[in-house]
Amino acid sequence: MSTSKIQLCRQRAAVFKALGHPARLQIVEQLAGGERCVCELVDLVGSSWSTVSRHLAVLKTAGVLEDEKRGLQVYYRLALPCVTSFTACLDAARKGEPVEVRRCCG
Amino acid sequence: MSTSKIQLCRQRAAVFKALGHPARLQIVEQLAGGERCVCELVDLVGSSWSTVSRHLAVLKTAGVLEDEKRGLQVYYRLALPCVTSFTACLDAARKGEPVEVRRCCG
DNA sequence: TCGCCATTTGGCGTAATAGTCAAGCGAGGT
DNA sequence: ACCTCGCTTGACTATTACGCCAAATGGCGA
Repeated sequence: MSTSKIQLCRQRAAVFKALGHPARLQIVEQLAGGERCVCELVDLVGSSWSTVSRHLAVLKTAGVLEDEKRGLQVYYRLALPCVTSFTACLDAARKGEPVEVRRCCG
Repeated sequence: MSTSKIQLCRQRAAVFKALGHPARLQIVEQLAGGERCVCELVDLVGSSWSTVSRHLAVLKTAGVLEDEKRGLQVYYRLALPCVTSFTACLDAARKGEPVEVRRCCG
């Protein structure tokens, strides 16, 4: 009952926490356009390999991304496409558009 | 160009980071049903007054909540209703529903 | 088998966050 | 003027997150 509600919030919070970092959002945005291997993402983010790899691990364990090893490279793709429309909604809200206009979610 | 992109991700990340805490998600969920004063939220979350107040401040500075002082009490309300539908989308995804079925966002 | 390539992981220093206690502060009532 | 109520804020400690370097892993070709 109340414990399961907290449990639910914990699971949801894990996703938000994973997304709560600029570099990780950059990665997600990039993957919205299709899967990429780690090397491409390293160029994009501009951090070291280990840092990017850690960011990817965070997103993966939160369930935001899925990975697949093909040959030498590991490819990541977006497992939660709705993140993209949610960020679009946030951008619209920041620009001051009223709620009725930005029917981005639900 | 690239700097503004990072800037944009930073602003978005601030919202996600604010939402990345179980107690704060509980608060948001409660406020989805309408505005509440702090005392009600303290009962709901089960933490101390100062803790709840800090959580509310985090959500407010991120733009997730708005507050209004009326008489002795401060009332908080949800400024980003799309958070609710996004969490619904996350729940659906966790239950394993395919993307096509859960048309929750966008 | 050896070495290279793409990626992950351990360890570490530093920075940010969470939570608590106690003090502060504004609005109203007496 | 004083007190109380509802809430916020300062100061502090403990925990957690970041980012890097260096070392390890695992797949593949020579």
